[in-house]
Amino acid sequence: MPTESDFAAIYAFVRAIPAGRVASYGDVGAAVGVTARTVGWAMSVAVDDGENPVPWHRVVGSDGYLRIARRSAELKALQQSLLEAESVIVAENGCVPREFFASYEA
DNA sequence: ATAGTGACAAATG
DNA sequence: TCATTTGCCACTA
Repeated sequence: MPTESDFAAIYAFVRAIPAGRVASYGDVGAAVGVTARTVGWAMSVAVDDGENPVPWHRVVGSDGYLRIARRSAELKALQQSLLEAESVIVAENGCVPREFFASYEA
């Protein structure tokens, strides 16, 4: 089961995602040794540290869809704004093209 | 303790 | 193509 180390790994990995790129929950999970659901959970509890904020907006579903959308339309708009601020294109249907995925993509 | 749920994903039907 | 099922890990009622 995921421990603090896993969380640290998840956050470290997400922070390592270069601006203008995104990664999927599954990819992040596979990279740090946890499941996709755990990554989603980690993101849900992640908060801005001030010094080392976790760019959770760079984490999307395996298909590039902003899964956050089904939970909160406002959060979806926020994520989209943050992504677009990094030159990441978010389609009107809420999907990010594969070309924006980091190399460890599916 | 059991059941339901969630910012997931891949496999089926 | 859409809907359902299963695996996954942790949380909440």
